[in-house]
Amino acid sequence: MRYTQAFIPTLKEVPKDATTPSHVLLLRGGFVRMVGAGIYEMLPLGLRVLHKIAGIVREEMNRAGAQEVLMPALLPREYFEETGRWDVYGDVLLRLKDRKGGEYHLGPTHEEIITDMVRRDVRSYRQLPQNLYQIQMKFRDEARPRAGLLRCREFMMKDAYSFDVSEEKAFESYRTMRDAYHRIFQRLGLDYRLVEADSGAIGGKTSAEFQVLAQTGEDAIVACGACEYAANVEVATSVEPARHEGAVQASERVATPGKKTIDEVAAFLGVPSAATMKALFFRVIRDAGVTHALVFVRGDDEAHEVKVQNALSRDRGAVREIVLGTAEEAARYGLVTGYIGPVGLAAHPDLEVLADRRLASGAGFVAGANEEGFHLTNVVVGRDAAPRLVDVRTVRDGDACPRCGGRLGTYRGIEGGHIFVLGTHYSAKMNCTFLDEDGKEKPVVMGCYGIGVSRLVATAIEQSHDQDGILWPLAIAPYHVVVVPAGKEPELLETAARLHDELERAGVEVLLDDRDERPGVKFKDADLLGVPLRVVVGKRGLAEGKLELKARNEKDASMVPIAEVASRLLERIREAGVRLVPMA
RNA sequence: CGGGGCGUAGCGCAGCCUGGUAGCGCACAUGGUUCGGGACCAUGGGGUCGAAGGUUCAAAUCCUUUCGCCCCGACCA
Repeated sequence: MRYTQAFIPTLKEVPKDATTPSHVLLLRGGFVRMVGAGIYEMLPLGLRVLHKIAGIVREEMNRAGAQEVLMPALLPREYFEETGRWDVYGDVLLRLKDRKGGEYHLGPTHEEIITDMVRRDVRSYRQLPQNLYQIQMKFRDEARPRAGLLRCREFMMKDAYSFDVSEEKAFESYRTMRDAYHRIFQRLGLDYRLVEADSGAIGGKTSAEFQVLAQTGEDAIVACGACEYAANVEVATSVEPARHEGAVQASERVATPGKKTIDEVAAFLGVPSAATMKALFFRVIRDAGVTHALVFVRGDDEAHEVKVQNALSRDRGAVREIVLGTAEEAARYGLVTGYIGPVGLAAHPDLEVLADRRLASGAGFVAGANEEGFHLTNVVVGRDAAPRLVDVRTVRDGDACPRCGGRLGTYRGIEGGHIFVLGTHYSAKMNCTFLDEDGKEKPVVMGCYGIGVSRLVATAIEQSHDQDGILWPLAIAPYHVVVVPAGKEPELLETAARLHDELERAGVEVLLDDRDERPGVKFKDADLLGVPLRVVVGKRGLAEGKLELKARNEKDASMVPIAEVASRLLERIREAGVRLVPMA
């Protein structure tokens, strides 16, 4: 491709609305343009990258035995109505009406539609398993789209769905997909981690996320330095940490006038904050109604809200939402904020009382006395109080790995893929059944597997960029090579053009910067666009019969005899796992 | 949805407080000089000042309403 014929509108200045690195660079490099909040159009360069990613995803899905389909994005209300998601989804669902008043929405995900597809034609266990996927635009009216392609209202997603005869078989499908995802993320050239994840509202049992490591990631993940353990901080756990070894003495009531916070109480009593107990009072909203819960964690720990919500969901039904309760609400249970403790709460059976399991291993903690101005010392969980023990603390850097005892580290990540075992959540509601070998009717066991294809375009940049621009992994770069004649002399242009043609014939995607610009401008643009390999045709080198070869991610260039340039480039491209298709 | 900020030429901005009919840099066009890390000189084209209504002799500027965008938070299969 000749630069003078390409539509690559680069920008020198940073568009005001962009703050995230990938957003800035996608706009500056002329990859995308914004059409509305969370709505983007792909320019030629952006689409090339998007197609590359989608192509790798498609190849690996096909290789894993999945079959591509294409479902509509425009969907009649009835399908989501069947599973209750027409209501559950709320404002995130983009709804519209047709001329006759019929209600529709744009698909945010397609469990219902695919389940309908399968239930129409699958009757027997002989027709299973099936794994169907599509690559398509999804629509979600996000409360707050942001950061360019990282969180859009319209975005490209690969969504796959597996259908099996049993849970055991469903896990086989899940593992097949997990392996395919590993190959995909490796081929994309991304640094990622497979992490255990919260299933969220989709209603699954087992799930894992493919988190691409990036400073700017929205997700916090925990990973072991010694073994394969990695988890989203929402579900991450650690081995029982070091305990507070105080003397096991009787609990005593001590006056702590005006001392309410952990720091104040610990300082006042001369104990470390790890020897105290922190109380969190929540309002708990379930479908059945609103209740309250007390959650205790060690003074130096933080409770994780998702873990608390999950812990509360185990006993009295799924929790829709938790929020911190007010002092007035707490007073209804005789609780005085600042002095809340686990002792003597039996009078309020409707108040759920949980304690992080870490509190069970200490010999005695300072806790509120449930009385204004007083705390209790040496409170021993199990002796003085009997809260339900749960794991709700947020794992921290340096904690011990639950699998191997190794040191856990914390990282930021961007969710690039998410895989679930769904079970019969959708199939049961939608009557998607089959007859098994005994002639018994059973619901199909499902799994679902998503990859945010357009998000990965931005994710790759978040992970790999510098001051000057993007550093694309070769497998997804818009072009493999850029050839830059550094000057106007006809022989420079001719040599560059010959190399360009030769590479193109070999199947290399190559951009020839034939613009009438100074070399500096071309170098700046090449760096901005992030083309992985650059060949400069310069006067000095040409005089010696050499061209300058430089990788975007390397500092130094090397001078290569003209005759060897093409083969050197081909070699590097093949090394990156890219298959080239020479022109016939 | 709560908090904050911003809409003036393709991009980045000034002008607004104190009303007088729009300006700077980049980009673009033409000519010339330059030519290995975003050159310079000269000339030129380009704007319903987000929209609507109001006040006024006169509105980018003051008032009201409204739309849009960004950031933080809530939310996020």
